[in-house]
Amino acid sequence: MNNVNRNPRGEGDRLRAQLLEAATAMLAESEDPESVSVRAVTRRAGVSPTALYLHFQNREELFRAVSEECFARLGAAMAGAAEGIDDPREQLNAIGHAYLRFAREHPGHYAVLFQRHLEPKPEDDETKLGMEVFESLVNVVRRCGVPDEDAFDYGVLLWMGLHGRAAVASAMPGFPFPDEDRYVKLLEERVVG
Amino acid sequence: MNNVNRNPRGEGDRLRAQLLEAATAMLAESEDPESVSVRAVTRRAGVSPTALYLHFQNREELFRAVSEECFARLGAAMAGAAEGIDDPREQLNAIGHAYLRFAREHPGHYAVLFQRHLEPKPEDDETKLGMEVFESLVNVVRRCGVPDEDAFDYGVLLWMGLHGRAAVASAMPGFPFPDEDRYVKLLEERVVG
DNA sequence: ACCGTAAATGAACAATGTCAACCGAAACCC
DNA sequence: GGGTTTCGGTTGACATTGTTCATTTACGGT
Repeated sequence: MNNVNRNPRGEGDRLRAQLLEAATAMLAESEDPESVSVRAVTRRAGVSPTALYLHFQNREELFRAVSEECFARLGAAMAGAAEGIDDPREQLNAIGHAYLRFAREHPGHYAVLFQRHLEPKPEDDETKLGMEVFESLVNVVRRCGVPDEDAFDYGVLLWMGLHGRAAVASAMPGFPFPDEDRYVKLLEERVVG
Repeated sequence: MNNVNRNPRGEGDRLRAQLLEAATAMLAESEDPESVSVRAVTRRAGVSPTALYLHFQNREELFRAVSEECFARLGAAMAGAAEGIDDPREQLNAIGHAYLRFAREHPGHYAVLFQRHLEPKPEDDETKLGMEVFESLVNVVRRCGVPDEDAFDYGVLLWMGLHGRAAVASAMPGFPFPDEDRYVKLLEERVVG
């Protein structure tokens, strides 16, 4: 690994970004998280395997960082879907669709979000980011005219309903789910109907 | 690995059962599926690593078999919880609790059920077993007096709601879920209320 | 006693995550 | 400008993993 393009002084963090990008890209392509190995990621970034340890404590931490990135992307997809819609129920519908679509189109990115973490960090930035995305969902629920103290609970039910379908559809492709359209409608009708 | 207790002729399949049991037990204890390695399992069974390949095509297939076993256990837990209860809504409640309890008490066993399979078998016995467990849930829903054509959909919603909570609670321990009691009640009230 | 064959082993390979030691050049000091 | 530090990175090694192939053991019918 004779990396000629070494980063200039004080900007070593650039490699961190490159590694993150490489890992994220590989996760999008290969979709088998095991194949996103330290060596594969560093190879892709054009550096030696151990260079990763200059910027991440270990592979797990790299994945945590990827996870944050993916949470942000999911959040963006949901926000983008709700944009330009006034009726909160229609917003919910659009958000539900965007959620399932994201999970279907980026299975690797979605899966990494809900991976078990072996050593959960105390100040879990990732959980915090997930919370943010969730909060925005609750806000839409709140505008649906449900009792204010129920908005959180209903938000949870919606999220779990979406995650459940996303996860199981990916793990058990044979299961005869209602199609996404019907499912989202069904779910939201029951929860905030 | 001088295994003195070699299995008698024609009963080599007994090792298969032992390996399955070993893997299942380890998954219950360690809860990190990666640590349930071929070598660890065979070591536990008192046999050489390659002996596994006499009974399973590869590690993946071992996990699929474990998964079937765990589906059966989950199904048994749910059935056991419903036993002796007449009112279908109370049955649902008990089933929901049993489901979440199983996931909480046996996170390894639960996680293996919904793992992504890289090479999904065409005749997926596992999906079939999952379907059976699910069918029994739908039957209870049916007895709740919901329109017959809705029972399947509501069953899906219930299952997804349960799975969602089980999965996310395990992946994001920090998330402020309603406790299990309240969650189950909430979910079932909304879906079959 | 013998021998086919079912049951299992052993050595080996490539790939992985990670550690400890090392290197090269860019930036600072005088 | 020459010397020194230190940032950004590499080398080499180790233990462990899944898996293959060739080999060995011992059961059980003859």
